[in-house]
Amino acid sequence: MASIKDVAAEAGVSVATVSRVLNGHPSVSDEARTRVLAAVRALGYRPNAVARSLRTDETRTLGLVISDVMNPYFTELARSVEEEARALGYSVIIGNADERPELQDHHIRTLLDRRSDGLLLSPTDGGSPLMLDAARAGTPMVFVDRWIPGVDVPVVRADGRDAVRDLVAHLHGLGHRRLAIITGPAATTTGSERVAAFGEALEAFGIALPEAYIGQGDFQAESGRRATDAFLALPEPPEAVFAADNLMALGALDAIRARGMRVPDDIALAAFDDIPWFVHTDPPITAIAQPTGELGRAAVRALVDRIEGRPPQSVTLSARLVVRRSCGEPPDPAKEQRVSHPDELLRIEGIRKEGEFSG
Amino acid sequence: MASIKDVAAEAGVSVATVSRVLNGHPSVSDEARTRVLAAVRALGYRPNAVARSLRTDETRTLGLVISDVMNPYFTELARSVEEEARALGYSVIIGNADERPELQDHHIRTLLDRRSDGLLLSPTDGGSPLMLDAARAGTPMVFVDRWIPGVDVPVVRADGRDAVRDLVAHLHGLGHRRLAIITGPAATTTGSERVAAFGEALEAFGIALPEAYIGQGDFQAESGRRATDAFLALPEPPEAVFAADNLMALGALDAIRARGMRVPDDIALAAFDDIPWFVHTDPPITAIAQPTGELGRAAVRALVDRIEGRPPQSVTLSARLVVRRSCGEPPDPAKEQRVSHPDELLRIEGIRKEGEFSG
DNA sequence: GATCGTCATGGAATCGATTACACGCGGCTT
DNA sequence: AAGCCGCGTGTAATCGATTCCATGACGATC
Repeated sequence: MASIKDVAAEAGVSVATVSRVLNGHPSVSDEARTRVLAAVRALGYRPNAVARSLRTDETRTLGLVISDVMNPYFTELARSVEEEARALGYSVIIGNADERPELQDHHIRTLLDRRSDGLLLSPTDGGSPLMLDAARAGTPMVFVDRWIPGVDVPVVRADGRDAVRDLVAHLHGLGHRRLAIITGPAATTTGSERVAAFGEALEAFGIALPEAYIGQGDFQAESGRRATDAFLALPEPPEAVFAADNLMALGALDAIRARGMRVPDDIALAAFDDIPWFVHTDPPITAIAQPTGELGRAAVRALVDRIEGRPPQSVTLSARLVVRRSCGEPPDPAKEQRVSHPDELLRIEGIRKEGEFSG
Repeated sequence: MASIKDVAAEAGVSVATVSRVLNGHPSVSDEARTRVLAAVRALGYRPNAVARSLRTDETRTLGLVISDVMNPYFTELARSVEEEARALGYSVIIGNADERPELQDHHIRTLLDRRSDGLLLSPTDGGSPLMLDAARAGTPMVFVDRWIPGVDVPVVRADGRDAVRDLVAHLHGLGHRRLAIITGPAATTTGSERVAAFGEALEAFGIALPEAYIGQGDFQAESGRRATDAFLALPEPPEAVFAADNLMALGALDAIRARGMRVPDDIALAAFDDIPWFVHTDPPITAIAQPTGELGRAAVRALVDRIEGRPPQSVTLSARLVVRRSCGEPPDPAKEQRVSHPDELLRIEGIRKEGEFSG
């Protein structure tokens, strides 16, 4: 590959001049500029980003470590992150932690070694020493979706509290009283928050949430299946199951089918995280939709703010209930919702940013 | 961040010795080695991968440019690619081309600039000059899933010819005679091959494939919808629709539903690319499953072979028909298939590598 | 005891860029 | 006319690693 020296030789100038032309430095004569550009074209020269990074100490690369790429929610998040990053002149390296802390650490380590300018994390656990050290050492970092309490890192996430309350109201309105939840790992905020919100909502309706109705899952389909099996084996099984993510909902659907039962006739089902497929499942699944695309974009903006020396902002958007048929009694067909792009919800719901209310 | 100089100072040796210790060079005294390792630990030193790459001219990074991350087929491909790459000591940078040639070029360019050691491509089109130049210039490269004829680059893909024949036999057996296909862009091999295979299979059954039964799609859900709408508006609409990828099948399902028709009673539906969700749609969709994970792994192995100076091998695996209910007459329930991990198919079907037969 | 080989080590070049500094030149001010 | 400023340019230092080469110590060999 041609280097800047080759270009300089071809154009009959010094490497400094070539560099100045390439970086738009004003102090270059038109004469030199044209000669350099001609040489660049002639040699098909492209600057070596590795060398540039070494010198400037910036790679214009963002690291994104997500819990599970196969989960459509995170796929969409990754997609929007990449789009926004590209718009701001950054590339994204995606690490798939597969819900495994040691894999998460592996990715954080390589991203750090490769000198990513910043990290976008959705922690699978309570935070490894590696991650906490990096945060303390001043590595630009933003948590997205999940976060770790007590760490001074901006958080971009959706608040599902209201939507969960809406869901419980919906279930209650359909006559369901025995409501169960399949939760994620307690070490993740999304795991614990969703049960908490569910519990509070139930309480508001004077419904108890017995231990037996809390199934421990790990955000993977298989755990949804197991938890649902356990529910159905109970002397008094629940009338409705709320899965804290979409994959566990799929597993739950499997388990219900395996017993020859039908949704929603025999049992109601709802999920956190809406995805395009939920429109086409049998039956279409009622879900809580996050403004995924906007979350990804906001996270990138916060991280880039931090990297480029501007004060980064934590952002909380709100999630929203999308009623379909999996909890019973089809709603008025005119009101039935198709949400291929959950972002459309923003136009309906509006965006709430932290600090706009109380500060 | 501590650099190798700091470590050298802390350990009281030269940077050369530190480097030797870190790279396992034999000619280092135990005394020096322990001192260096102690210093490394004390300072929390991590080698700067950027500097190392500049010097050694290798980044241990692979670029993967895929057509559409939101397509579960490619998501799974990306996942298996990352896994195998990690096992071989490489990181993967994923670029999402979104079926747009100019985006594809953007990603190829940044990957080249960042000096990725090799590229894994699934071209959205017939091949841009940039891509062809890079191939000619000797950039290690492997095509996966889709490829470009006439370019000297190894190809890792699945052959769906037999499976398509099986599908046509299945449809024919169910009494369907008017069969239509929604194809991908003709510029992609997967676009044109699938129609070709379909056409040949029909011919074998003495069935014609009129122009009106070939819907032009672009591998996105929306195009599946449009093509299906056109089919249904025909004076004599098809009895079965075969979508050349999973997203277009979803679109087709939408279009059929929108007309108040039912699958499979009013029209049969099948898709290329099997995904876990197809088990849960209404009805479960008959599909042609590719050994996606194995494709990803084989592609990485071929690319790394090429990078490390071993002769790379083109690989062709075979796809396989998975019958569900979307074409009519439910098959014997005992035979109904659940394919969450299409890789399992390998155990059934076996793997065929090019060259094992004729060479 | 001179010579040689082996081993551990350090000095310095190198990868390809950016950029501080110095220099020469021309024009303007006083 | 001297001095100053600003512009365009080149030389060289620098980023953090790897690695070639030289050196000195030591042991073995003759």
